[in-house]
Formats: sequence, structure tokens, C-alpha cells
Amino acid sequence: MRFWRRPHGDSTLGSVDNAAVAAVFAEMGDLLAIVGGDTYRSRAFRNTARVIEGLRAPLKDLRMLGQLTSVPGLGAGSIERVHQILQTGTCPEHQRLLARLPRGLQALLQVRGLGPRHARLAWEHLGVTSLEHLELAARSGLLARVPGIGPLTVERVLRDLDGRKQAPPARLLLSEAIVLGDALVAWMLDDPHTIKAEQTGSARRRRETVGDLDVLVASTRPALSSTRFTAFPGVREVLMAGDGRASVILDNGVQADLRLVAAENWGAGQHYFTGSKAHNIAMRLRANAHKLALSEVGVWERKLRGRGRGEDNRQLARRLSPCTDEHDVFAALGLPFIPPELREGEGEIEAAIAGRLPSLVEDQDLIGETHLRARTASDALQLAHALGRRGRRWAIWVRPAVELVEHEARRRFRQAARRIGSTTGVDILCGVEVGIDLNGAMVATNGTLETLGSNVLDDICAAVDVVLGDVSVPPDVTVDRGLATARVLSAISSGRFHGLMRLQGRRLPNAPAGLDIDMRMVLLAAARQRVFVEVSGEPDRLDLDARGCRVATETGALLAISGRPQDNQHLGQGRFALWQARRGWVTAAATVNALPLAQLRTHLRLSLVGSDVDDVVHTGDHELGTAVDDSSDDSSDDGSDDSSDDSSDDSSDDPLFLPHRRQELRVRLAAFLHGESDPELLGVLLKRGDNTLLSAFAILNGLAQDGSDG
DNA sequence: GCCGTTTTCGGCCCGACTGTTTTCAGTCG
Ligand SMILES: Nc1nc2c(ncn2[C@H]2C[C@H](O)[C@@H](COP(=O)(O)OP(=O)(O)OP(=O)(O)O)O2)c(=O)[nH]1
Ligand SMILES: [Mg+2]
Ligand SMILES: [Mg+2]
Repeated sequence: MRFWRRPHGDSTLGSVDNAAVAAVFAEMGDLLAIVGGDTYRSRAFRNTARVIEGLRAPLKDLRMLGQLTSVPGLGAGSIERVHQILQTGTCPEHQRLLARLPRGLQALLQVRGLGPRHARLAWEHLGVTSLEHLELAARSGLLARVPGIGPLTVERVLRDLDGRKQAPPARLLLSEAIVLGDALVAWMLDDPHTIKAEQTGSARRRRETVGDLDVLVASTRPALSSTRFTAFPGVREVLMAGDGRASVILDNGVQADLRLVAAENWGAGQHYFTGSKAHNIAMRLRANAHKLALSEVGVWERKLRGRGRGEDNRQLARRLSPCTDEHDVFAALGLPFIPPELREGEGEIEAAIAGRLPSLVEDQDLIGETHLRARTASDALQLAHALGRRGRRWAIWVRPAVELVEHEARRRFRQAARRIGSTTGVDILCGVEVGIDLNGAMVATNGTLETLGSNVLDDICAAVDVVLGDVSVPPDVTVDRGLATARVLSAISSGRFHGLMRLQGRRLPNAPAGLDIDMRMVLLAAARQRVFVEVSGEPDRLDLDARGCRVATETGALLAISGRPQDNQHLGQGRFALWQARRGWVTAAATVNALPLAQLRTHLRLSLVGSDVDDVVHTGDHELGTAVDDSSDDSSDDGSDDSSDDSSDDSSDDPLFLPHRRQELRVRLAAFLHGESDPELLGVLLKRGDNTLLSAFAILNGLAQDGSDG
């Protein structure tokens, strides 16, 4: 389609993203575990990998802004290595380990039941360096003769290797995991010894994808419950089964774990099995700091500082609380209840200690549904009835622009909305979904290759209450971070959109990252322009994701928690959007859905404020074009002529633009774009026009072509 | 390697199951 043509050439500058840096730390952690020695050092590296994966900004940005030192879990050593890895993709420690051990050894750890010790033994005795080698060694009988590895271990290894040939390990959608978990829970409840049963693990934390099914059962007869579990009709293989826990593989290749607790330890069991692992460890550390010990059987007094292997807390001390209710776990540690969605080990315990836990948005806060996707008026009517029963008082019915080309179609749309509102008591606002081209301008999304004229678009926008911009681009169009950010900033400041959807354009479970974009910058701009951003409940999208939601809460951007039901069958998916928002620390006040209709209407007017639209769009396009062209041009320039383009700007003679202050300017622009106040810089930017964010962005992109990363 | 309203040194989560171990190490959730 014409409007997907890129305004500039491809820039394929390879860059080291957070995931790549985290992967190096994870590899170092794994290799250190195989080498043996200090296990804490290995664990520290793995923890650093986890911390980096959870960051909400690129390491590059954090480095430039000097914020790496304030990341908990990153010490001086890791920061040094982050610098090195960002520049070269590796670091001396990494190289030392690779010189000592073959790289393929890390892959052996993927095999279930085979850990660092066995990997090392297989390598030392048999020279095994890959999964293929491992399989040969196992089948030939050599592996079973390695001291410390026996025939049963080998059999298990082969079963796992066979299993991953049939179905490579994959994560489930949350929606799928809940369906499967419900079946398992029902199976366990249909047993006389089951007192309680519940799905826990990442599904209870509402992670967007789920690795396995974790079921907690309180039982009067644990051994019998364990047998019941392994007799579930979908079980292909029993990995282990005791009277405390059991693990199986189901026919679809998914693992299911059972944990059994006494009824009086239900709350402690819930807390343990809900995780996350990082949250559990952090909670247990806090317990220890208070001379307590926390586990899935309650909270205990702790007499000794350290604890030898095999020593049991219960023999060492007195139990304070069995934690029958999950609240007891937190109460025993002097903490308020932390909702499962927040338990990722990403600052929730610190927030709880400080009394700064957010009061998360709840279903009952949502008095409006921000995206109804009915294709017919009768579907919309049914939906409105159902939404009314769920306590919604208004809804936005969104239709694609192509369906509203004719004046008559728009009239019928509005008429149907009014009629549905008066019959159901749920007020219906009319919305249109439009596309956004690579310059950030509005276009019609149209599957039939016709582009709508701008006058038609204007007519459509004028006829509806809400204009929703679809940020996503076709899969075959590549958009780099700079362009992705620029076009969305431009769209936001155009004043033509009330809201944006599919900001990341991601698909679960295989493309969870979606488009690379400067989320903080975009959401800050959205907050200022009062453009809302949708969190979609479509189970394979959940776009904006939880991480983005948390950035939204930090920047003050308003979110629309959108179920996007097409008909009553899809009504339930709204909860997925709500859950992701909750995972992003979102409060009711940060959602469109909590606004009474009158306030919503006021808000909608505000997003178009300053809507001398032409003016804004023109400025935006101009700045953007410069920025984009600069950043994509051959960046091997020696820099001798790079500033000539900017010399016509009024502000370029400001002292800030002197060559020796380049790095300072870069840092200050980046900080400004991420929400820090800088009155002097603001003054300079204002000389260039009203849209200071776009100006700052354009200048920063111009500086970026110097090639250095700072 | 990271960290600090009891520590700047000396800790670092804790328990269940399995196999090869003759008393417990390895692996996992
Ligand atoms: N204390 C402690 N708890 C753990 C550890 N590993 C796992 N758990 C707890 C917390 C986890 O959420 C829970 C279930 O383990 P899983 O391996 O299934 O992880 P989880 O469900 O969180 O993620 P997943 O989607 O399955 O990858 O068990 C651990 O090393 N220590
Ligand atoms: Mg799990
Ligand atoms: Mg599990």
C-alpha cells in the first residue's frame, strides 16, 4: 500500500538491546554454575540477567542518563560489564568463560533433570558439548557409566529429548492456561480428600504467557491426592510423585505441577506457589532480616543466623503462624497484602514497606467499556445489555473507517447508537478506527487497497465522538525505533486522535516484544496531549503490555482498558486487559474507563485542544522529516557538514549548541524527553515552536548521527 | 557479585523428590 512506503532508506545498524545484554549475563551465570566454585556468584549473574530483562528503559538510555547506579541489583561490577557488552557484545569475564568451556554446554541445562553438575560430568568424561552429543552419549550407554550419572537419569534425559522433538517447549497464552488449569482444578475438586484446589503460579499472577500449570491442593490425605493428580486423564508421563508434590507431562506436552499442603497452611502454600521465584526469595530475605523464616508451611522464629544444608527450620524454632490465610504471610512480616499481579520481584516489597503500594484498578471501577467491536447493530445491542448487567454505564462502539465512508452509513451508525443507549441505559459513543502512516498522518485502514481522501476522513472524524488511531504496521514493513517513535509522536501532536491502539503491534506468544519504540517518550507525549492508549483484552495481543502500563502510570498517560468484544461470546476477555493493567501498577484514576460520561466528553475535547490541526501537523511533519532523514543517512560522515541543516533554526545559536556541549545537550534532551524538567532547555526549545517534545526529539536524532553512543 | 534501621564483612530462600550415595548431592518448583 502506498502509505506504507518508508520516507527514508533502511538503517540496519545492529544494536545491542537489553535482551542481548541479559542473555550474556545469563550465559555467564550458567557457565559459572557448570564450572562450579562460588554458587553465589553464579546466582548473582543470573539475577542480574533477570533485573535487566525487567528494565523499563534501554540500558543505553540509562547509561546516558547516568541512572544505571540506581538500578537495584546492578552493582559496580555489572555496570562495568554492561558498558563493555553494549559496546562489544561481550566482556572479559564472558570471554574467559568461553575460553574455558565450550559454548554448547549451556544448552544442556535445558534438559529437564540435568543440571550444571551433570553437564560438567558429561563434558569432562565424554566430551559432550551439545544436545546432539548428549543424545548420542545417552543412547550408546556411555552416559550411564559416568560416575555420578546412572541409568535412570539417562532414561529421563532421553525421554525429555524425545519430548522436545515432538513439541518444542512453548509458553501458553494466559487464556489457554486458565482453561487447562480449570480442568485440572475441577478434577482435583472432584475427590473426597480435596479440601481446596486452585491454580497458582504465573497464571494467578496473570502473566501474559504461562509456562506450566501449577495447582495447589489442600488435602486431608496427601498421598491419595497425589495419586489422584497423576491419574488425571490428560497425563502422558509422571515425572515424580510424592505426598508433598507431584509433576506430570500432559498429552499436549504441557507440564503440570501439584503442591499439597495441610488446610491450615493454605495461605502459606498459596503464597509460595504463586511466586514469583524472585518475589519469594525477596520475601524470605525480609523474613530472615527479622529473625523469622518463611516457607510454604508458615512463618517461624529463627534462632540461628545461618542454616546448614538439611537443617530444618521447624526443628530449630517455634512456629509463629501457620498462615491459613494468605494475608497472614504478609502480616507476619509487617506488610500489607501484595496483590498477585505485582509479585514479580520488581519493587513491590519495597513499595509495600514504604506504604506506597498502588490501589490497583478493579472491575468495579470500570464504569465504561472503551472498545466495543460489534459488526452489527444487533450484536451491539446484545453487548450493551450484557455490559449494563456488569455495571458499565457507557461504551464506545468502534467501527473501521471504511464502513463509514457514506454519509448515510454514518447517520445510521449514530442513530443505532442512540437507540441502543436509550433501550439499554448504557450510553453508546460512536468511534472510528483509522490507520497511521509512517509520517504519523491519519490514513484509512482498508483491506481493499483503496485509500480514503482526506476530506472523507475529515467528514468521518467529525461525525463520531472518538477517533482511535491504529499504530500497528503490516508485518512486512520494518520500522526502526527512531521512526516508530517519531511517527507516533507526530500522530499524538497532530491533535487528530483521541486514542491510540496497538502501540506495540505485538502477537503472543511468539512476538511478545512487538515493535521497538521509546515507550516512555511516547507515553509522556500522550499524557501531555491527553491522548489515551488502549490496553487490548484480545488474548493473543494484550497490547499495551504490562510493562508499558507501568510506564504509563509513571508518565501519567491515561489508559483505556478495552475488552474489544465482537459479540457476547467475547465479553469475558475484558478481564485480560484489566489484569495486564493491574500488573502495570495501574490505579482507577489512570483509566478512561473510570470516568463518568460527562468527564469523558470533556477529556475527549482536550485531546484535540490546540487543534489548529493543520498547523501542528505541518510543523510535526517538517521536524520529523529532518530527524528521520538525518538518522538514516550514511552515518559514517565525519561530522564536518552535519550541522548545516539546522543552521537556519532560530535557536541554533544558543550556547547550548556549541560543539563542546554536544554530549551535555544530548543527555539533557534525553532527560527532557523522559519527563525531567529543564527550564533552560525548555526556553531554547520554545524558540523553535510550540511542540517542544517534537523539537527535542528532532535535535536529539540529529545529534545521534555523530555515531558515538556517548 | 550484591548488599546493609542490627552488618562495609559475611551473609546470600527453602523444602520435596530422586538416584546412587553408604549418608547425601543434585535438581527442581
Ligand atoms: N521459594 C522458591 N519458590 C520457587 C522457586 N522456584 C519456583 N518457586 C515457586 C514460585 C513460582 O511462581 C512457583 C511455580 O514455579 P514455576 O516454575 O511454575 O514458575 P512460574 O509459574 O512463576 O512461571 P512459569 O510461567 O511457569 O514459567 O513456585 C524457588 O527457587 N524458590
Ligand atoms: Mg508455572
Ligand atoms: Mg511449575
